[in-house]
Amino acid sequence: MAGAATVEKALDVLFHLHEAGTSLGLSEIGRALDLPKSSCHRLLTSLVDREVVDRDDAGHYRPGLALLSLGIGAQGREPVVAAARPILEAEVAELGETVFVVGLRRGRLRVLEKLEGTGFLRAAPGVGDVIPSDVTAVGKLYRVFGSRAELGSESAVALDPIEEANVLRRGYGLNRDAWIDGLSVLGVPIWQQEGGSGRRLVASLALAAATARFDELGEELIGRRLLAAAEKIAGRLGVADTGRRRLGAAKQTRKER
Amino acid sequence: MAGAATVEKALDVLFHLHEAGTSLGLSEIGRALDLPKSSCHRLLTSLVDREVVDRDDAGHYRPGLALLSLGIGAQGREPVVAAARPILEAEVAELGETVFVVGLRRGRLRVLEKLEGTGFLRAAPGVGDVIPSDVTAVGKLYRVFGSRAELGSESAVALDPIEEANVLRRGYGLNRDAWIDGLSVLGVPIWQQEGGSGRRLVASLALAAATARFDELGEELIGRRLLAAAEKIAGRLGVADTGRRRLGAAKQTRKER
DNA sequence: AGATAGTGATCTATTATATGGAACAAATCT
DNA sequence: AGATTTGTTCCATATAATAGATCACTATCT
Repeated sequence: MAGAATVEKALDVLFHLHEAGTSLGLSEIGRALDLPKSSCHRLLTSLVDREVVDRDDAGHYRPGLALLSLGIGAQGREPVVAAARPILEAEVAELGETVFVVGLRRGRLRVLEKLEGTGFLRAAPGVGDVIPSDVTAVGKLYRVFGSRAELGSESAVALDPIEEANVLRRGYGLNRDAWIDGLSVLGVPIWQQEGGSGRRLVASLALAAATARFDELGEELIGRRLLAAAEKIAGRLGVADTGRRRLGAAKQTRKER
Repeated sequence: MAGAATVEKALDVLFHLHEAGTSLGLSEIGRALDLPKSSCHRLLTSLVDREVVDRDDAGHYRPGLALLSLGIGAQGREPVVAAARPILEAEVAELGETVFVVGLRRGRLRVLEKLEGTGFLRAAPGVGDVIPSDVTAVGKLYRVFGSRAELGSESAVALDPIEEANVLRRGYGLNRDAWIDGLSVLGVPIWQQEGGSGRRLVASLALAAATARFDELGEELIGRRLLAAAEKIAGRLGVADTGRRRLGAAKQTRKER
């Protein structure tokens, strides 16, 4: 709406390259995005110039390595990631399976950090990826514990009451073969203490393992360990400075009239 | 020159946020980059919309997590990284110090992958970062083994002949306290076999350690292990398909007239 | 408290900039 | 060898970015 059209086209190109997986030619990109070759070329020269897009020997385009610096930088600014990292290392060393941290950003669940297990079968989302909020363990968690309406349109369909009761009773979300067949995930909330007596769901800690291996460890053990780990992370996070202004709310009211 | 000015301004904003370290306000950014607030705001809305930039509760801007997906994706497309990863793991497990892979991109040396050691003192560049090509171990390596003129302006000053002879004799580049005081780095070349009898320097494998710890391990041991590791990586890389067209060269001639 | 200076967001006429079709040379396919 | 397809450059036209002013709001300073 009030954005810069040219910038959005450039981002279209960039994300298209990302989603393509392989490197693409100029005409190929233009055809896919309905952009004239000349426009496409102009956008790409700027992107290549900053190494946001890379051009290989054959003249094909693909996402560039400057994005890696930027991405790692963005991740490093997440306080939860810094607090969680050593705890994740300890859990992987102990349980040998993949653990990861998921946060809510713009109504979508994003993987903030991941440490792969040592097991033979490794299955988990990539760092920075968005995961669905309906069938996943952390999705359920956010629906029960998260502040309502923070989750976008996907939370429209209410969570099964029985499932909700389970989450509340156990204190963790569970997902067996629902997201990816053969994969089980258990997710626990990471709470940040706030100034007064309040607390806020800042992220979620989860463990993913092949269902067979998951049962071998046992739901009870995994749940207990993760809850303890989340507690440790919360401790390292400290208390949030509740004194900050909530500019976001004010903006919303302006927009709606 | 032939680029899209608006896109370049947007990238200016993005990189400025990256370099700032902290999250910045709208006016702050505009002042730093000499952009009117309104222009800045328009660029940022597009960037925020795609989660390339994130806006915190206070309304301040910082690099967003979508960059992490893009960056990890870009890294995953580097064949050297995939080939090197398990070898890096083995070396870190054995030596306990930080090892990393550096590649040449657009005349600059970029860290393609890194695995931190278990030692108490860890010092190394971040993944995706650019490292200087004059004083570093891998810089020397590229000056000696790399195809001339691939390294940009920085290679203008010739490498010390004695140093060059050392690199050629030993087969690796060395840097003791020259880049960062107290840090020693040893870097070896990773060669990719090409169709005929040729070989190409595709990347460099390096180990970084506090100088004291470096001497404890011994230059001779480190050099021997790394050269062997690079050999293994080269083996996993396979032979390059030399049959590809070199469009880049053709473009150059066109530009120069 | 009241005044002041700062913030981010929104609107507008003006201008500068992106646009996209055509023409080009090279390279690839048939 | 001819026919397509590729990336690149050019240029008149129309569109989209610009930058200044204004508004609503919130901290900060007497």
